[in-house]
Amino acid sequence: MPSAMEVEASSSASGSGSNVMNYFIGMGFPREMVAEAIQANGEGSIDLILERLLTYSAIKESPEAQPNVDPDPSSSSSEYDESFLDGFSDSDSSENEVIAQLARMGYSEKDTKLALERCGEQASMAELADFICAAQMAKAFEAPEEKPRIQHLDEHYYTKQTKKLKLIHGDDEMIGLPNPMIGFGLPTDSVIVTRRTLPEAAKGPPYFYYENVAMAPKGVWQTISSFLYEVKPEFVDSKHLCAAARKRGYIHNLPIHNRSPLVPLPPQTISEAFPLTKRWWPSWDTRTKLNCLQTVIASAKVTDRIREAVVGYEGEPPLSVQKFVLEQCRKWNLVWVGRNKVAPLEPDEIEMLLGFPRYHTRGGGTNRTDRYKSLGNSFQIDTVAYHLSVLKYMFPGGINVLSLFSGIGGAEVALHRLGIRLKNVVSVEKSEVNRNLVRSWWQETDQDGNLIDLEDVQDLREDRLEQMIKSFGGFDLIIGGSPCNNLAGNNRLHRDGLEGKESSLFFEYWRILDTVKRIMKRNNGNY
DNA sequence: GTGATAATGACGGCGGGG
DNA sequence: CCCCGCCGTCATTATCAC
Repeated sequence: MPSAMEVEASSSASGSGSNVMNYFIGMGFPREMVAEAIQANGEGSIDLILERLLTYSAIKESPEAQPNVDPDPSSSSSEYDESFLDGFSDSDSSENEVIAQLARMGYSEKDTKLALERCGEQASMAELADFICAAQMAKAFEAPEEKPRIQHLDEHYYTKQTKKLKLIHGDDEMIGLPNPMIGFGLPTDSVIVTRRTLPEAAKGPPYFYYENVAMAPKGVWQTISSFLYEVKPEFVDSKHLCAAARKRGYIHNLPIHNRSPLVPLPPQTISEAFPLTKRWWPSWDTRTKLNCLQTVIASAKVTDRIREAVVGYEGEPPLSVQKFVLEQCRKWNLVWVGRNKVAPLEPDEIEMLLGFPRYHTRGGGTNRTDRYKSLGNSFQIDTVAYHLSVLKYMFPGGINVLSLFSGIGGAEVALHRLGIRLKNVVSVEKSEVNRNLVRSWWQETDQDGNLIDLEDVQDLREDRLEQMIKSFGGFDLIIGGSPCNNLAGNNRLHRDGLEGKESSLFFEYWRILDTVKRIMKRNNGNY
């Protein structure tokens, strides 16, 4: 099943003009400029092309602006740190000037006025342009005269999808897992859910986003859902967005229309992620995706046993040997790195698969064991960012975030990679090493906001929350994944469910969320 | 003390067959 | 409808090397 974007990109890759090219020309960009941008970025990266075109347009119209805009896409895409548009903020322009300038960039007065209405008078040119582009992209995909691309559905599709599993135990409240595990839909799907009705008590402010393992013991997700205002979890396996599986449930009250993925898309297969393994990969190992990245890796004994099992065969080993090797490779996420040689992934490689900057967890007081553990407990950035992407257009000026169980800062990294400005981030994390990692990242990425890190969620009482809310003007997002170790299937000894020693901290997430909701409702937006 | 190493199953979803 | 085999799982802990 081809994705909307793949169809878009591949349907007429040759000839005088591709669909991608016609699409952008239709938006008013000069043909030569579009051709150059596509050549530089490839047809697959719609957003990158758009960014580049906007950069060109802005430079052309205001040549005095921004000598530090980097015209080299290779360096920009590898850093994914700063938006091309960050420099173009002239908030003191009058409305007419804004309309005129955006008109020169090809935007209609109507679209600009709508953007001003939604983003506010003080919004920068970059924010306005961003908003209009998002609207145009959405409109283009919705336009009926275009060949059918994204089919918009409501949540009944979702519940229907899971209903077949509901009756297994005769329990009507049973929460089933969708198959395939794609939540409300993926960036590459042509059929996605764009409408749902949230329970009244679940609606923001603030927005909240809660994460935990999908395969929790029975009843756990029902309990979590009942505390989080009866919002149904969105189950997503990250294997649909990157090269590694990660089955997780996400309960959130975010809008689900106009989501957009991080670009460039990460490697989608093992061989794309690790090209050097292709040479040694046996044809009978048919894996294309890795299993879940966990907190520990295989011992050297395991890889040696596999070497002993396959060494000495000229052609393919017997089926019984293949079965044993494949079983171990799947269990321990091993890759082929030489003749008869398999190996577990390096921490750097896991950082990449999860969407973190290289060396994000390296140094600063960590060791190898720490890195594997922290990474194994983290978000998959592309997956979470896809869900959070709707915040970009709702909060052009940035957001205040309360990040609970922050770990190595997956939430912060996801928001930053989306280009969302982080105004105030209160980050609560037990591990001092992890707090230091997030602090280092914060400084490395030249954040202009304010990072406050705390140690224990249990110390975050109402008075403290009230004080921070008064100071910041409220939280826009409360995000976090509480400890899963008492829920995870890998735990031999203490898989005790939500009441487990660590996993019961879920109730702290709920307490803090509920307290913030109450305070913000009481203050009613006045601070 | 610190960091690396290696051994330690149960549980539930899924699919195929009766 | 049930049964059964297959598959995968954000882990814990004792022990070792230094």
